[in-house]
Amino acid sequence: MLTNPISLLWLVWGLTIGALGFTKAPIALNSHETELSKQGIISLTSALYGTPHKTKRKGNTVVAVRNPFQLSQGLLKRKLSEVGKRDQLGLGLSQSYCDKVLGLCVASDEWDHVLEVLDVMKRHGLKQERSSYRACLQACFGAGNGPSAQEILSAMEKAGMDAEPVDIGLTAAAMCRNNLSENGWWRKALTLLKQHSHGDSSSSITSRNNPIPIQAYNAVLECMAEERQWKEAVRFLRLMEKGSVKTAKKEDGIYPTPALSTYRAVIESCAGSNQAEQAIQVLKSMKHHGVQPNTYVCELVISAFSKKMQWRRAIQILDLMEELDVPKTVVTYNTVISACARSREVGMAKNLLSKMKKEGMRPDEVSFNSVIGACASTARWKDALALLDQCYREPGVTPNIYIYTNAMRACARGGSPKRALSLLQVVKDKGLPLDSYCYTAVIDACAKGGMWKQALSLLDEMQTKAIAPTEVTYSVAISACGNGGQWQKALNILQLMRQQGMNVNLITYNAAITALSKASRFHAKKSSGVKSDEIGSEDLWSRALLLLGQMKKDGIEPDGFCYSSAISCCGAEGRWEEALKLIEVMKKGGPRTRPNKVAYTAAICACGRAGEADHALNLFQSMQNEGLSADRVAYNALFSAFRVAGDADKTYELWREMIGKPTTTFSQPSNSIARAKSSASPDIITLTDCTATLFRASQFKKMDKVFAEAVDSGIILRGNRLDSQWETDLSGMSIPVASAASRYILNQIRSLKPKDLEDISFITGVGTFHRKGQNKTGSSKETAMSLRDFLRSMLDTEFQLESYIPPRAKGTVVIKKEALAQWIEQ
DNA sequence: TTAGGGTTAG
Repeated sequence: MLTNPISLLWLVWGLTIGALGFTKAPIALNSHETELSKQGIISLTSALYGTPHKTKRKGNTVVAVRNPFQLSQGLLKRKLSEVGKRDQLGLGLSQSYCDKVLGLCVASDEWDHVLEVLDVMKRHGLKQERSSYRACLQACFGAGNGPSAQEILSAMEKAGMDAEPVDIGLTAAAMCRNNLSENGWWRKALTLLKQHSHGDSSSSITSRNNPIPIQAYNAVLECMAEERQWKEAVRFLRLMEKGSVKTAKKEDGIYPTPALSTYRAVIESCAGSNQAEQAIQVLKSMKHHGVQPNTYVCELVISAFSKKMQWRRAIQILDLMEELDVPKTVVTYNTVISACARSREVGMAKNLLSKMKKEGMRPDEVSFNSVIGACASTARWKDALALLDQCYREPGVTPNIYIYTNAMRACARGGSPKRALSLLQVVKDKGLPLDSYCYTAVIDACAKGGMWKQALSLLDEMQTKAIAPTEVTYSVAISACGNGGQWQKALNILQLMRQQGMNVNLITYNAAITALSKASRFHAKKSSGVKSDEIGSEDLWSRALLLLGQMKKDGIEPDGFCYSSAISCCGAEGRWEEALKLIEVMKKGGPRTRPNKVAYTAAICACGRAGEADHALNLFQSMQNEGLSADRVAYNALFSAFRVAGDADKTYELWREMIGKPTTTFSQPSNSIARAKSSASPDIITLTDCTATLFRASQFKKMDKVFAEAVDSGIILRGNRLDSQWETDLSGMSIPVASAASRYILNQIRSLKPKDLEDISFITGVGTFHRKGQNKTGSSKETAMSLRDFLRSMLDTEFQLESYIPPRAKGTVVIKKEALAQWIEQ
């Protein structure tokens, strides 16, 4: 190219121009200023010379924000050199070309270059025409440079040139683009539009036939949607609707007719602000203003209802679409299915699957995934797997990783870790892309199924496959360790997360603290009967406290779950004082932290176990003083505390308080009645602890009274099927209750014919028959009887009881006759 | 424009 003499010439001139500093504003500004000010351009140079405007405030610091519309510097340079070249060569320059370059300079805030181009234009006899301003505004819009557009508009006015509706529109739209980097710009654009729409600007030449283009209004409405200003959006839409009709009065202003996109923006802002009802209002009003709604705006309304868990309303939109003659698509149905799925309406979601088929639409992977996801959240793994099976048969549907992951989640929640694992194998066999989501689902399945080793090996497997575990993955892995009693491993994972610079959030901390509390409970059980200093103390309570401290350092306020778990940790290890302290800390916290019934009860347990019945009682009372009525569990915790302390008097009083009889220690007899009837009726555990304490204090009369009153207060013992070997626990407290509960059963059994026995098999297990250390309760209505009578009847019927257990119940009740007899003689 | 996650205390 350089062989071309013109090119050579250009090279020389270009260098000369460069040397003169064409890019660095060498032109004497002053000489231009007077001339430029006449042309109305000078205000731009002085106002905007070097002032940055695309900044955002973040706290106290101003951060520069990248403008997504920013023009490329290369383009500007090329255009500028083209102008320079033609100028130097004496070639002609058209007005439109110069306008364009001028626009680029203005839009890039290259004010030096503006002056240069103007200078060139002047030499070529070109002026700033309306087209120059228009080009500048267009370029500003393209570059998202609202401030410069604003300046150009006012320069236009200063130059005595009326801004046309298009110019106003371009300026407003350019200003709205600035909204991306700095919120609130739309307000300025709105003001500008309103000014000109209502004709309060003298320079405005908007008319009913020539309004400001609708796109400018849409731009403002879109900004409102982005900033969730739904009220403003609806208000402005109504203003537009009023001012756009032919019959509009002068004070209504001049507005363009709202378009589909206008309504879309308003519906979007309502939907985004969770204003589903408003969105439907706007949707319904469209036809009145001659705009036919499309599928998408209807889907927006559906998703708004979906977010609000209003699945019925979402379905109603389907009918409305029919009414409004809006075509439905697979996506429409998927949106509604997803609404039902979110609300856990599995049945309805399934119905919609078949409904869409009837209407000639084929469900796709998204449709199936939503329904399977709903099955997962409701732990319906059988349904999930049936749907997965359906996917295989469905034409055009191939189960993808989403679908498999949700199926695994369903298995996890349905307590079927093995099925989840085999699904993972299927995913591997099919060569689908494994990711953190599906691993998390399977690890979660292992966690819930008590398979901590498997969970950890899956975590390793992820590493070998270079799939990075997320905080959620680690969180379920911590739970897996916690459920398996592996508190140390749980804490190791927590540490690993920190080493990796990961976020440790409330849920993760909760899982870790829960791991500690589970381990401490396990530990306490194992060493029950052994004094705590005789066994190697694990100090789990102090680790729980450390974690609470760490949370605060991380700026996370522990919630009730964290604290209650920590308190339970303290309680299991005899640290009742620490438990009390934690309650005090909770009181100082926020609404999610302040102690609730559970926390108080955990603390009552902690004190109770340590024999600190007075503190337990104090907690019980201060809980109620704070407006938290004691429920059955709280009562039972206090009964247990009194049992440990051997306080038969307080036990009996508490009993009377609970069933609504007047007491001396416990106040509010009138309230207590209501309370006893509603939330705090005694159950078999209450009865067990209460009578055991009385029994040990040899207060047999009170004991019989309690039994009688238990019947009066309508204790119903809920039932469990007898499904394996049961054995009566004759030690300690269980016997008195076994007596009362079982008498009814024994009578039943005696009076029954063999064919009826299967029906009563479910009531033969009674809470006091212990199975593998777990308490199971039986179902029967109590009848009061004397303890002695009961025990005798038990001795008498021992053999019968054993032989009458129906085969289906697969169990026998073994009553140790010698132990019973020994106990009666006491 | 429609689809995927976790903790849960007495």
